[in-house]
Amino acid sequence: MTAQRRQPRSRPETLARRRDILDAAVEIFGSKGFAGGTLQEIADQVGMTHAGILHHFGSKDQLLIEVLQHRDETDVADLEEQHIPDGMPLFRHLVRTAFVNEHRAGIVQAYAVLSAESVTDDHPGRAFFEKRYRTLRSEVAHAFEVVCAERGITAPDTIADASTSILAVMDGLQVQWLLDPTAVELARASEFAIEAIVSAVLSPTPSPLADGADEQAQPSRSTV
Amino acid sequence: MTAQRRQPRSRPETLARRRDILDAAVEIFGSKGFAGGTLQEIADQVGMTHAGILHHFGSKDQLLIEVLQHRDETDVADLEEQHIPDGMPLFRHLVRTAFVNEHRAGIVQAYAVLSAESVTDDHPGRAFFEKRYRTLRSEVAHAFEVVCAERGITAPDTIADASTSILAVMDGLQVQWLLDPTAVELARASEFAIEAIVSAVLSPTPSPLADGADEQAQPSRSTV
DNA sequence: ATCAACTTACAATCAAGTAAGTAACTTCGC
DNA sequence: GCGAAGTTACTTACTTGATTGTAAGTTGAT
Repeated sequence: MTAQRRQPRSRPETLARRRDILDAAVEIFGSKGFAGGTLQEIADQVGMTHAGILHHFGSKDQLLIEVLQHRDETDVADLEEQHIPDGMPLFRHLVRTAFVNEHRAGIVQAYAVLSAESVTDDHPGRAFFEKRYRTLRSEVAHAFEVVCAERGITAPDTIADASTSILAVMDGLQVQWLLDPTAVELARASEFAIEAIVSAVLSPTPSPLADGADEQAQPSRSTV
Repeated sequence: MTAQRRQPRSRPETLARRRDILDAAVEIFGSKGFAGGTLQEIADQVGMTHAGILHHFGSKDQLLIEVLQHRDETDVADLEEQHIPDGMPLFRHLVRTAFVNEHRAGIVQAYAVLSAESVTDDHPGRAFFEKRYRTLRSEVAHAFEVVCAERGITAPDTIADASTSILAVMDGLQVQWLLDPTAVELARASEFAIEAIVSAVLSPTPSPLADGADEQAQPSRSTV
């Protein structure tokens, strides 16, 4: 463990170099995964040796952590400018994000690959993604609370399920889209699903699955 | 031209051994990913050397392919017994699958990790997952067509989006659930989301996002 | 005796990380 | 403002260890 007290990262060239490395790492980890990508490949892309990368980041694990933090910071800075929208605008923001993402396959792939990989044993990105989803879920849940309050609706379980589900569809659609972009309309499907889920929270309908035993009789049913 | 050379795969012990290896491989690839898991680890779990595994499967890539095929076959055999349900029962079947999955974290993790990893360059599982999603999407779409036909609804785009979305939520929920099982109610959320999407197809409502002028009018300098 | 199912032994890479050196740039005493 | 001293940003070279795959030999069953 290296002593962390250093003078603040001063040189602007150095910071630029670090950013180059982080960008290259996003690309490599995105296209090969964390376990599959190598420091050599990242180094090649920025024109240095793999030891040079370790000079800047100390280890491959640390590099991944900083990649994730960096991307998160720049995304938040770019898209949300200081404050996150809330209530209905938050949902519109998510839909807009899906449209933007349709033109950013590289970053989408990095998140898709790394988030799923992070559930593996001792993955260095795990803590990041756990926290990320926790934060996102509560932001979406808060938006739901706002719009529900406006309409006098109270349904904590529904809000919790709807919040996770919205994030889940967006992620799941990305994977299918990456596998076959011609078969999946990422943005349109995201919009459809988000609207469906928001509608289900705001104007709950009787479960379409609950009624009439069709040809297949089933033992017991669980209703909401 | 059926090359039925003498006992292609006959010995029962050998088949059992191959199954053991496949089971061990699911566990290792599920917990470490394909790139991160090693033949050595799989070999240890079945009590042989890594060369023994290569004797049976030829290469690591081939092992993965057979793992995926094998799991798919046994899943289909177990759960669907000869014929896939259709129409509304298909959606009920998907919800039931989510409930079952809540008790099969190992297999859920294997699919979640490997499907996302398969979008990486030259991944040996890519063809499998492309085909799998294509098949699943068209099965779900067909179920939608059946229930829509019963009700005189026609909406091809909506059906396409809804079909991908249903598979997407299920997958996305699994990732979040694997990351934090205490924060996500996998089965309940899956049921909620599937019902929401089915409802949206059967009784489309005006988009809750479309109208403007909520309390939070956002500044017009929005970046698109 | 033959063949399948292994094992041991080895080949060939390849990866992450370390150590030590070097050139350029900063800092600072004066 | 200038040279020494230190620091930074690397490189080269190496260590350590792992990993897939191959080849050849061994054993037990048919």
